[in-house]
Amino acid sequence: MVRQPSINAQHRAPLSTERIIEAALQIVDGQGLGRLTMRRLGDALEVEAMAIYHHLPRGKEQLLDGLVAHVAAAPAGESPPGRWQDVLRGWAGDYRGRLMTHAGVLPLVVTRRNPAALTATVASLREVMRRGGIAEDTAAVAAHTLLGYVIGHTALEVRGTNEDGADRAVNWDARFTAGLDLVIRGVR
Amino acid sequence: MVRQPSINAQHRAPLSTERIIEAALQIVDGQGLGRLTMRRLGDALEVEAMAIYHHLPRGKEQLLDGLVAHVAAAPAGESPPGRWQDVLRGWAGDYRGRLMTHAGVLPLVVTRRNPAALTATVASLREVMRRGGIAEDTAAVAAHTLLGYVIGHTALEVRGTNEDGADRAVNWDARFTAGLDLVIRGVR
DNA sequence: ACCTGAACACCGTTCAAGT
DNA sequence: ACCTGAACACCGTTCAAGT
Repeated sequence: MVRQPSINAQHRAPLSTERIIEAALQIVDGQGLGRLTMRRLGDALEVEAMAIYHHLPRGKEQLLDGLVAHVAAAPAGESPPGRWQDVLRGWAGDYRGRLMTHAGVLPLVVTRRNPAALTATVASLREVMRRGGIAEDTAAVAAHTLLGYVIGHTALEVRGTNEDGADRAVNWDARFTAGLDLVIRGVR
Repeated sequence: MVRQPSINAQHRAPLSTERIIEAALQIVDGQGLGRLTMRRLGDALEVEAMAIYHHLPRGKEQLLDGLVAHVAAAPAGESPPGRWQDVLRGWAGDYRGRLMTHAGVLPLVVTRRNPAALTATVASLREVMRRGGIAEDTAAVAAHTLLGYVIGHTALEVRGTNEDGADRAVNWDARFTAGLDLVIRGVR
């Protein structure tokens, strides 16, 4: 009689860093960051929590770093066509979308130290402007300003910060676009 | 013989919400948000952790809300003199300073839902611009843009997001001021 | 190499009890 | 009214053991 792999091994894919990060993101998106625990993550992967440590030796720290890398790394395209203003507008819209759909990860973007994702994003934004003929110093300032704006404004949006009276609702799409125009208009 | 209050009652002030928030802020500033636990907070206050629940019935949730309220509520002054541009510049510098000195609270500002502190701050910024003769709609957009920028840029600064090459250090003071000018310049 | 099971030192919070 | 002590249901992580 031929040896059979265990029941588990049959009906599930082998564990991998990618599958772990994806499952974690699903928990965060669906239930919130506070409910992401190693034990629950193990359950979702049909594995004991301790098995995760074999793929992420630095444990939960490494898991959270992985979530940030997965969500916050969105360079402004290699060389999309169009005026630099339009390229930046396109990037900002995409980036805001990512942060919104994975809103639970936002606090991590703000918490983790020096994530490579943010460094790469800033560099990418500067490059877009450099190619657009913007002076080096201006581009450096504008890159941080723009990324800061997108992250900060999205944070306000996620929190649902109302207008003062709380009586009228905010049109966040329009608000974001108008603020984005304000920032791009100020680049010089 | 006169009854003496207990040793503890003699050498410590009675517990109060203010004292609790202050002690918590000290732990966060000194050791980081991750080390703020009810038990450690109790130790710092020379009290059992459970005593805190008498003053904050909603427990740790209420404690964290209190920290955000304490750090993020900085209205742009009742009616400081000067051009609206200068008033906003002054507010932004103060606000950035608060967020930097209590950097551990930043993730909470981004996490807690609809904190009254942020709503009040936005309203205050709009009022400054309204008094400066800025149109209502423009002021509404600019208020969210400015607050978003200050929060987001400070988050980048706290994380120490480097320049792409990582070879040259960023002058964050200059960077922040230049970005602030960019935003204010775009208000119209 | 990859995963499990038991164990350790912590958490937040409840509840009854003390003063 | 204000605080304590014990207890409960969780955490992240280690470590030896299994296959």
